[in-house]
Amino acid sequence: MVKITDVARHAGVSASTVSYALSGKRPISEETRRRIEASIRELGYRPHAGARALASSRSNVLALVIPLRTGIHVPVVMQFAVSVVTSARQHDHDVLLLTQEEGDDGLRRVADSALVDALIVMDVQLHDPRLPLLRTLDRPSVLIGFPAEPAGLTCIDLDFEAAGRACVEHLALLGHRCVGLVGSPPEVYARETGFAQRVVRGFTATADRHGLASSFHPCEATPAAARRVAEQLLREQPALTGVVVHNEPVVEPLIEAFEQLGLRVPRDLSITAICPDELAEQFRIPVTSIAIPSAEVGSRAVELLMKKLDRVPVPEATLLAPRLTARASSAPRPAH
Amino acid sequence: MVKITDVARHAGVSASTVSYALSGKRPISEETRRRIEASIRELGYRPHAGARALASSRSNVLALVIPLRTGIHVPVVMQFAVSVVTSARQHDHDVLLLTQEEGDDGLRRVADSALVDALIVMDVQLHDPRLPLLRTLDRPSVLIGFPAEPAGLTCIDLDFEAAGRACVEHLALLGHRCVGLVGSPPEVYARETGFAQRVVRGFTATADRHGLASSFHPCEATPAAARRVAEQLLREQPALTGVVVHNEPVVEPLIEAFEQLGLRVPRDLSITAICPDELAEQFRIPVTSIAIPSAEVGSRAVELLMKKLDRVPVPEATLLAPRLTARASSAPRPAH
DNA sequence: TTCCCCCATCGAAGCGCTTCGACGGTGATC
DNA sequence: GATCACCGTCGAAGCGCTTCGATGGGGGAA
Repeated sequence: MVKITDVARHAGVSASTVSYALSGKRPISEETRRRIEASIRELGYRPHAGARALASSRSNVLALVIPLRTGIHVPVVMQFAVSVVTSARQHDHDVLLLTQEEGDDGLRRVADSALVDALIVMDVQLHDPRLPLLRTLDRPSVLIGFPAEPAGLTCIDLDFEAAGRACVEHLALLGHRCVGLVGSPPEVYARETGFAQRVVRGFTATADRHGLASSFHPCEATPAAARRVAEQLLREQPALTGVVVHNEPVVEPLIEAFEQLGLRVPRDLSITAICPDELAEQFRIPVTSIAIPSAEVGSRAVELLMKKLDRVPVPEATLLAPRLTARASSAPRPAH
Repeated sequence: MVKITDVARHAGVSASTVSYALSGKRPISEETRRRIEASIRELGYRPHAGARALASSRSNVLALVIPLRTGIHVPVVMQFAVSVVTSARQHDHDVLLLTQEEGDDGLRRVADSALVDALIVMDVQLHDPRLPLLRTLDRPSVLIGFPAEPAGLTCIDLDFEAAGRACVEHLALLGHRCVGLVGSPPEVYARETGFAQRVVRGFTATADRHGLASSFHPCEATPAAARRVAEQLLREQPALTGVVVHNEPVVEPLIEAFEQLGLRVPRDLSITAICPDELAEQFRIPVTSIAIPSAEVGSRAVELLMKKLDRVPVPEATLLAPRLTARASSAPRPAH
């Protein structure tokens, strides 16, 4: 293994000079820097991560806690993770993957052992049991999603309430008067996952405000469940002409089901989804949707964390504004 | 921060004794060990990861390189990652997440900086550009998937060739004489991903051996593509009664398409898939399938790596035998 | 010319842990 | 009763890096 003293000797300087050249924490003359850089390249030097962490009390590693819960859409989680890794690398950090298996202990372990400098926690619940721990931990953290009581924490997410609102407003603008929301699987609401409930709130409040008839149905992530919900919706609201879907795997089956029940999309029925853009585009009928900006959430989360590590104050709440893209699945209300 | 000397003082022993009590590398009397453990708990001591890595030249971190390629089924990758993390924790290791963005440099960086002790590389291609690097790296690695030339590397995967074989044999046993393979998206074959090609080989060879008429069609992961392939299959092979699908998102649309073309599953047409069990079970018609044992591949990969770290010799190739579960989608060939 | 200051660099200390060799005490062996 | 071996513990060195204070030399101001 080639170490910093080897580089120093090769470049004819002291080890500390090499260190300063690398970190930029003290000025180094142009010429010396160039010599050092040449030596580093020539010898293939890489600073020893452990030694560096020990001496600087910075590991340059972030923890990413990913959810294993059922009912969440895995590709979105993955996109998000990838975006975190990419952004972290741009800030010269690596990412340690943590699952919930260990529970609080896992977080405490990596934080207390100085394995990581900071944490990103995904899939936060309204009354998340990890919150007290995160508040007391001496390492900064950023939550993806909002708990019921976010004070003292840094949170970021798509503004799901605004997303629910935007869907309804889109439909209202098209003249629809009777709308339904097909939601995530029941267990997602049962465990009080903030984002799912916020969509419901935004949806319902906005429908009320516009004087629309509305209803809400959780839905398992299977085609069979989609069919059942479709039938139920039409039974309960025969005048239904607009549907909002917040459940990725169910969008296509739902459209199928409605068409088999004799409704054409978008002629008789308009569909709006909250789902990743790539997905919305590749359905048989491209679906009007609010994107889930996983990549942006990921990189923003990392940036927040970097600021916190630099002791730069950051806002406690960051809500990303929803962006609705109109596609083929929504149209003006049919003149009955 | 509480350090090992604090624990030592509190327990009335020397720091090295605490270290040995923790690592078990030298015998410590029962009573001393108990006192030390009590002190550790009382003080809330956690060894500093960096210091430990520096002194022991072991970071207890594994790198997991995940693919970002298109056409792969994300939930499988995720399951696999989770299984790696879980198994790694059972061996007292953590997992660092790496994407391909950095290419070889990323691997070299984490290996040379001693950030990780070993690497797990997913989604290996037949002529993977990373292979030379992995061979020269002084850290052990395990590949998920087999390159064309696996000598000198440790590889593990489901035996996809046997999986293709097993599907055909299942259909042959049921009396089918004309079978088709609906494969992964074309780009997967274009980049010479080993596992996809192996399925084709197993499928084709076995069909030939049994004297079955057979054909193979790559297929994009969209319902529309599924429909096109279904029509094409029936056009080319009007006598078709058995289909093998190696493309998760397309299974359900394909069944829909066949039924719309007037074929009932399994009465007129038997379907066999290579996909995760949970998926196979939740289709409208539960599908006979060969499971993708992501969890087992993950934990076995970690175990191989641990052995290599302990300098225990391991086999170069580990092929997991396929396990076929018969479900409602396959039945004896209809008496025409 | 003299003094001062600042820039670039050096040397040493120390980060918290592991590990090696050493050592005292106990029990078994003759 | 002396010897030996071994068990349990200690002290010190060292892992590779960062960082702090110190230092020398060059340039500008007076």
